Amino acid sequence: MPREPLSPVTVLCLAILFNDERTGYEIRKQSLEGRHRWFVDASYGSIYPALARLAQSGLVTVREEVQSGRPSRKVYAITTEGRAALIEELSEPPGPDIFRSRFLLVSSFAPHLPRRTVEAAIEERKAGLAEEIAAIEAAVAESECAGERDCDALSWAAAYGRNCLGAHLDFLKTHGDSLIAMAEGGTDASLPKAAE
Amino acid sequence: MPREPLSPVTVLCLAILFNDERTGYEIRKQSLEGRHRWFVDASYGSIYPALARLAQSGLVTVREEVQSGRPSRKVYAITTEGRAALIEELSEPPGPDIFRSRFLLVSSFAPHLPRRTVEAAIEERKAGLAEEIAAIEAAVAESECAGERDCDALSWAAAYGRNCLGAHLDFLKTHGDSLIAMAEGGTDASLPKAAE
DNA sequence: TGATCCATGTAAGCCGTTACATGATTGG
DNA sequence: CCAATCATGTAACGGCTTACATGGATCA
Repeated sequence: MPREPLSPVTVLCLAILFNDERTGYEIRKQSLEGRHRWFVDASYGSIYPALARLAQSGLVTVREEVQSGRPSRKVYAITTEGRAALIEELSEPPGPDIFRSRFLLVSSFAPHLPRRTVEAAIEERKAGLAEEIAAIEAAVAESECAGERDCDALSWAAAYGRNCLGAHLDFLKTHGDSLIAMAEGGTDASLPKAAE
Repeated sequence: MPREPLSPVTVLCLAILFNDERTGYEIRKQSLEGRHRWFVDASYGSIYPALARLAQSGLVTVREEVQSGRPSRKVYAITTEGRAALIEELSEPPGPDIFRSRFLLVSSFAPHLPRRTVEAAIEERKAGLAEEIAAIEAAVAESECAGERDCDALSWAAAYGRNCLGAHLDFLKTHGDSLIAMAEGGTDASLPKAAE
């Protein structure tokens, strides 16, 4: 029988567990950094239940490690069926990537917004992009792979991310000023020192 | 008193109504095409209630047009307060753009996936990107703006989109093959004609 | 001493989608 | 004649976030 489709968070858990065993806490952390940021960023409220469901359906196993002092941790490990389920799931057509940009909405309203607002939005965006690119570099530097092929694939995905984020950043660096010029307040370069 | 933050769909409605009056049906359509695709794509189930709430809070007005044959349409128009609320909302820091890519997850698992799957994913992605870029061109060509500034801002946002999507597409065109080479099945260019 | 890290989990709620219900008109 | 377009809306459901509950250890 064909497996029913897995929820995004479930897929994330299996993907992270594919190479190493992890606790829910660790999965959450890893979902924010490195290569998994591009998928979903999940919170505890979705990860823990997902892990419990996975364990019940036999796609992962649990081992409870009692620790002195610290709360005991539940270490999850993927099973053969889990690996199969993930591969099966990833073999489905991935569907379109999703890009949601409030910044782009703001930018198209630049003529109706104060200059300061537009400037701030662009600066924030530039800073965010630079940070994300740095995070990719860092993730690549410290990533450990199971095999050479895996490592290559990881590098590929990282290069993809770097490339595309770089394009965003370049555009802002090159054309940011022209958007600011469209903002309320006009083309003039000097700020009229408006009171707050 | 400070206005409570508006939900994304609400912002979308106000943004679309900013220049023209529209029905819920038309708003839905416009949310899919042109410049609003980058924000949210909302379904009737969220648009109609949002519009009703907006009307109740006085940010838009409704006018019911009874039509012969067709069901009567409710035409919404933004009010001065609505405009102010939108501007106020857009003046808040926009927060980070969101990029969610299942494709990137698939790509990082390329060594564990059949060659065909990886090829198909890349082709699908390329086709999707080309389509989106074409949609931007089309939207720019037929867009009507209230003023010159508005038109410039719209063009700016379109150029941003074109630029970034173009970067994705270029990367796939240039490096797609190297990912395929990492897939299960090896580096060899000829397919061994495996049975389905 | 107070924040942060480790570590798990639940409950309520939000925001949105999908599917349903209805129905005339126009175009292929 | 069938599909798509126009046109509005509701109800159920889903999936994820936020906030809550708990608590020792470590670091500044």
